[in-house]
Amino acid sequence: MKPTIYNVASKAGVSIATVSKVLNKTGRISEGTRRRVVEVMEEMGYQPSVIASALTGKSTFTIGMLIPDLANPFFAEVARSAEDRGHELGFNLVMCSTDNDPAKEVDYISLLKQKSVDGIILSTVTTNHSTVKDILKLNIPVALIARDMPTLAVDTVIVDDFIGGYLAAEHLIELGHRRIAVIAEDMNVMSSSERVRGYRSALEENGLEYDDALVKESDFTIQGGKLKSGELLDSIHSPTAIFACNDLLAIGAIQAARERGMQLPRDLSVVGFDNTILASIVEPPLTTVAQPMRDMGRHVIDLLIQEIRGLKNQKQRIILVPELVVRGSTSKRVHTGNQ
Amino acid sequence: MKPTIYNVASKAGVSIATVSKVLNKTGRISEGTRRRVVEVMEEMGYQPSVIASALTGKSTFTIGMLIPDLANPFFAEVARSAEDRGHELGFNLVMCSTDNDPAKEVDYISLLKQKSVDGIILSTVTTNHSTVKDILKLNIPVALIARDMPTLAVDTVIVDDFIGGYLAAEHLIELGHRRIAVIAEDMNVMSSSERVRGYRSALEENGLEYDDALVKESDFTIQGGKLKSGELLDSIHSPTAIFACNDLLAIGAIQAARERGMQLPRDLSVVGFDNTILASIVEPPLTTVAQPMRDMGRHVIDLLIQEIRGLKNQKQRIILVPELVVRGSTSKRVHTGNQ
DNA sequence: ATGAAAGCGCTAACAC
DNA sequence: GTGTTAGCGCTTTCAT
Repeated sequence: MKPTIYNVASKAGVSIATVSKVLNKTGRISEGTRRRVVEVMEEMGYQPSVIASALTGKSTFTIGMLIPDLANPFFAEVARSAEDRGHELGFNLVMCSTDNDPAKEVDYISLLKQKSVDGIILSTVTTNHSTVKDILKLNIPVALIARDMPTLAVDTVIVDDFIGGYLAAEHLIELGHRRIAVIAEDMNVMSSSERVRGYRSALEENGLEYDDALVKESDFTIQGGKLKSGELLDSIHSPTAIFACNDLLAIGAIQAARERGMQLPRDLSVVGFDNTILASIVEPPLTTVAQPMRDMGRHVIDLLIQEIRGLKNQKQRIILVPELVVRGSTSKRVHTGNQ
Repeated sequence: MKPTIYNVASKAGVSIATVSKVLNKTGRISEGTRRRVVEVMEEMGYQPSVIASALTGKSTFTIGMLIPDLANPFFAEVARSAEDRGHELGFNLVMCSTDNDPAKEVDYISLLKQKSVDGIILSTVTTNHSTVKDILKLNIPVALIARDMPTLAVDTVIVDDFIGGYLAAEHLIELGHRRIAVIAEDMNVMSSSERVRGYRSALEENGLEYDDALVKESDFTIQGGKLKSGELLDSIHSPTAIFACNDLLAIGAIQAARERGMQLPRDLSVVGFDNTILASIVEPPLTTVAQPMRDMGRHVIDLLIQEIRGLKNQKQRIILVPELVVRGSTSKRVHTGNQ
């Protein structure tokens, strides 16, 4: 049987209150008894029960993390980093993949509540903010990662998606491209629409016309990217460059081009977003807008834990700046004379 | 304030015992009161506290999962699948990335114990089995994933690594290769040594000599694979094919070959292991030995939860059969006449 | 069919 | 400095 505080107390010849005090370093206990109690604890291999402690109103030292998909390289990386930072600070993470399904989100949150997690990290796409509001209403600490809800007072860590989109488009424009398509994820999600807005802004600043026909929406899979890119490439005025709103979509674009016998980057330039491990591995290596995934994971945890500890009155929004990583999937536009 | 069982009880005009009974569907309660209690629970948005329930000896419905690295595509995929299956059965997963560091393992396990997780899934490389033994001694359910300890009575889900290595080598031999190198992970780990053993067995069955100089050990990173492959390719009798013990290493091999101006698969055939998403994305697409990651994740959870529920007296070892997926990184050996 | 009460392991007044 | 004790929210005999 696992030893309890009672076992330790009786073996050390003190009361459980004393043991509790040495455990939490609260109250005053003489150095002598402290040492003896510690000794006994080690002897017995005593480990306090977080469960029991939590029941008296203390922390559970666990955080719930809701992300679309743990197997997605971007989120896996962010999660790993968050896990590391949490561990440093004594917190464990419960991972919940929602597939962007509101029902799953609600379900997971309900479970996490029942388990009295100390806080929740959220990367949700719900258009209505009810999920987040519900959590806030319950007064449980939340932090958003990679997803913005500017109208809500909630800790947030994101990348400046507008700038990201801008950088991508600007890079392509500088390379001489004029027909630049974009494959977006769900445009109802801010991070996605912001990227497109940045793209559009770069276009306009450079005197290029924004063309709706060049903007496609897709789910966030390679397949989706391939499909939509295919449509673009098969259209009358096919683009000479594609800005895909994440690396997966960009890889889909590359595959679609390949299937059509195109040479990259000669016949088509492709820019991705995220800079996941995939970007460095595809052929050609993907030019992409890098999100600092490790930093992001670290920051959310720090924000959330500050919140949990009540060290903060003010909500904070950390907006990181993305960086363009130029690799081999983009190059100067080749003038074919057909436009 | 979150409603408790007391609030529900008083509002429904019954005792907490009654509420508890409708909650757990135990004992006998009249349909009338049952309905009324349920009604009140919904009205108040009551959710039982898992913490409190756990303190009375019931489950916490959470499982700890120790893997080397959550950001590694193989483990991310397995974890995702395990998470899904766990969720179906009402369990949450706490993810712990150990980096194969025994100290971290011990640390995480200690934390998980304090939190009274219902069981632990382990993918450890510790040579001495003390970690596992410790857990078993504490009588907490464990299951091994992707790592074998045949001498221990513990639930396990693995792929037949021997066959995997055999398939890889056999494929290359059939393509006419005779100098086939192998890049292994830590040979102290069974999964790794088994793959090499399978490779060796295929060699010998086909009358090829096993050459120690063609076997390199590496950490499990792209960099490592690249480095070791480089050494092989730069050696006097450089191989015409490389079997890398995981996709990351294989990608390193591809990169090393590229750097040396080699054409794949013409100048070098490469076989990987795992069939992660990376394998389908590199260029050329990687021929690889596929591990059924989704099935594996699902199976460990099922094994572990059966164990948790005490539905099983007998430990079980599920050994899945890997499959060779042939893609573009392997081809017939080109006879250059130099051997 | 329902309730009273003990107890799970711990924390936090409060008393001595 | 140290101990007593009342909870925390729930489960579970055991009466009734």
